[in-house]
Amino acid sequence: MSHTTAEIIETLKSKKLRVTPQRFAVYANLLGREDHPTAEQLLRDLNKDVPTASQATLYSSLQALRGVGLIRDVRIEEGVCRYDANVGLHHHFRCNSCGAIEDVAWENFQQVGAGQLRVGLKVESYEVTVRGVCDRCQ
Amino acid sequence: MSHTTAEIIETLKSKKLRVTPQRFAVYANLLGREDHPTAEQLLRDLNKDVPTASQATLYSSLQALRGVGLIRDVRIEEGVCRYDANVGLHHHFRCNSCGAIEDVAWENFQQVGAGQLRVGLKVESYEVTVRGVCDRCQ
DNA sequence: CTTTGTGCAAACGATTTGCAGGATG
DNA sequence: CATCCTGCAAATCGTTTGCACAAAG
Repeated sequence: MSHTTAEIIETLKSKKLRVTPQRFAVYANLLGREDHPTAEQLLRDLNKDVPTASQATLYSSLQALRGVGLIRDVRIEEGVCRYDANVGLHHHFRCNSCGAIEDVAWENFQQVGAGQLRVGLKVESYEVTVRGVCDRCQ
Repeated sequence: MSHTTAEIIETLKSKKLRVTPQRFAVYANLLGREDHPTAEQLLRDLNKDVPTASQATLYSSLQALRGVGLIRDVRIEEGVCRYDANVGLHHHFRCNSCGAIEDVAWENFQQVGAGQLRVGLKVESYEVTVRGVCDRCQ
């Protein structure tokens, strides 16, 4: 799951996105972490690479990346939006104690049937949000 | 599932909430509907009963009701918060076309196992959000 | 009469937008 | 060089808060 600079640039280009230092930094950062940072955390990191980068740039990079499907956003908490470079099928677990959010393998909920809802509803997708206490907090 | 004025007042009192016209109106409104209105919609309705009621009052009523468990909030969409007087266990379905949100019986996802996640996670609750197209929109 | 709620307006915090100058392909 | 991106500041939008007055029990 390691990504070289060249690979990241290639990915961005393949999605027809211009490769700017800001955009590269945001995407590389997201690819390299397992947690699901907020915009605030991402901006702090981005500013280590590009000190002059503004929120507007961060948000526009996130929008561009999301627009081509390279990242998704995770809305588990009130008010804030978190970001995730893992765009494969998976659900989320949020620790009620420390707030950490981790991925849950899709197969663990595979048995959720899509045809079981009331007649007339065409199910296109679903997501399971699990809440509890993680091992570190117990 | 019909609620009389007296019953609603009784419910509020049993939760040690003072019964004000504003609070009553908000709760009665939520009890009487199946959809999941936003604060904006609730305020519009509230102002039909109490024209002088402000947003601050609406939000404080909602907070009070939520605090004693009479309502819950539903966060399915970006930015807005929706409210639901159905506090029993259930999941939600959101139509990707018209945005309507309806309840999904808990049993339809009963088979979602709570002990199936990775070792170390203590699951306390989970919710399933289903997205698709409702019958009216098809 | 004590406590809690209301209503106004101002404050907030996350995200968005307008726009002039700058970088990318 | 045409297009798209950046960065600044100001704007937006849902929700929250401070505070003086009013209502509930």
